[in-house]
Amino acid sequence: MAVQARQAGDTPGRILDAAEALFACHGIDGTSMRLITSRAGANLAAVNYHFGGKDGLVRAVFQRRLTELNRRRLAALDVLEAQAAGAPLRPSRILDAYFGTALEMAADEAGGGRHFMRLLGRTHNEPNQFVRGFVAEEYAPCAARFLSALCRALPEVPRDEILWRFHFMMGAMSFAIAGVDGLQPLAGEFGSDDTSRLAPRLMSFLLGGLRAPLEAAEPAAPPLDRGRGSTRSAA
Amino acid sequence: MAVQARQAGDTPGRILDAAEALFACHGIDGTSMRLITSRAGANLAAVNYHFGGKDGLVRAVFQRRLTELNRRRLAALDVLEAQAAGAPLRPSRILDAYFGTALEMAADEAGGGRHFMRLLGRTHNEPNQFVRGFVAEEYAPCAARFLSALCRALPEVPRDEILWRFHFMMGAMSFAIAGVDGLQPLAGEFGSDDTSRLAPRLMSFLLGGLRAPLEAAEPAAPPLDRGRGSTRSAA
DNA sequence: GTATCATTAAAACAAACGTTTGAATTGGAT
DNA sequence: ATCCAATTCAAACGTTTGTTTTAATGATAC
Repeated sequence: MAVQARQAGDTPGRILDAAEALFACHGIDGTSMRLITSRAGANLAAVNYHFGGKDGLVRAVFQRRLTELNRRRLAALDVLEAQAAGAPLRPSRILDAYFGTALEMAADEAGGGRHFMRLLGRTHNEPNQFVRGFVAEEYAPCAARFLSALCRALPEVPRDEILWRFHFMMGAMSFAIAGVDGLQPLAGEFGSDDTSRLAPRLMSFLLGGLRAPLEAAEPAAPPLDRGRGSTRSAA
Repeated sequence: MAVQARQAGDTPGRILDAAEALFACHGIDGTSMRLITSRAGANLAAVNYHFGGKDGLVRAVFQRRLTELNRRRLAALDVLEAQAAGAPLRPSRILDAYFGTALEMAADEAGGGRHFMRLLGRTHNEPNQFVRGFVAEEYAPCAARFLSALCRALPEVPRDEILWRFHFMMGAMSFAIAGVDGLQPLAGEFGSDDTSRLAPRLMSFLLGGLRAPLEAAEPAAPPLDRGRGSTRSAA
């Protein structure tokens, strides 16, 4: 379907595009190589010839975009740190460099970024062990730098807490990108400007969560009053 | 493995338990019926006999816990509304009734709730169409009531915004439950009290996100200054 | 034109999948 | 003891899976 006039000669590229879109729709395990190659207009054996097998194809699908995504994120962080000239960064800027860059790639409809980001969002809970393995491997250095930046920006927040909140934020972003599809059952009505306002919506939510007041360290939780944190009145 | 002394005669129950755990680990598509039945100590044909096929088994795995989860959520909301006697509810209480109940079920290691909640978290991005179908169906009435409660509790926030933030919060919870497994690549070191402090960590994050200041409605976004919302200084 | 290389094509492979079959086996009620 | 229904079992069913094989095609250099 959404094959954007790729060179008729570039079989590996067409296979990558088709696999990316189909993985995002039906999952990795749920996508057969016959479906991929037929969608790509290639022969079944082409996957094994160019990528060495399905595993190799999966790896290639992820690496193609993930390397670029994390490169852009680190580049954005570099710019911020250069501008700050040693001063601690504003949390909102850090979040924007990390999550904003991802949303930007997800909004790139033509380049297939939307398909990929939706696939990537599923990956953190991904059952496939070897996928989680090399995705985490690719993520680690980038995430580590952003974690350090956040710790420097929020020195009064314990590192463990920032780590968890970073994890929570990735979850929110994952659902944000999966987006409309997961929401429609709840509310059939939806404006037309969903995607255009998604980024500011998410960013303010993330920032609010990141800077939420800390819970009291170690309460002996009363069994019937589970969540009593942050007892200020509404909004 | 984690079969908790279930009656040797209760074949359907043993199959449900085994399927739940295996679906959570390897995904639905990635789990064969032969693996399920062998783990459950049952014959291969037992799944088709008791559940009519793999689809029926999947449906039964979800319904067993999902009905109970949403029943508890609505019961908690009923209690809150009875206590409030007409007054608008506190957002923190609403979130606790919804997400706290889920975390409670996820913490029930013995009952298999942990396996199920991890499986459920993946379901919102689930590729399998018919799974998403009946899960959304089961979710709809419960989510609708909580959405109304949140709208009443936060009258100054547009309904669309609450809907999105509710969605973001579900993402954060999903990752929170998937939890440690997804985090370990980032930071090998982790305290032993992960699960015990998970709930307060998540709840304060969610509340912070839910009540984050609203973005300016419709700015002509400056291309190089993507996220400038909530410019207060850190924490 | 011919040789040489990378690529594509059609066909077949064994293995694993969900499902079905028909015969044992069980547990109660009569 | 006997019958009946419910359940379990081993075996096989036809598909679909990822992969491999062998031949045909295409372009480039000699």
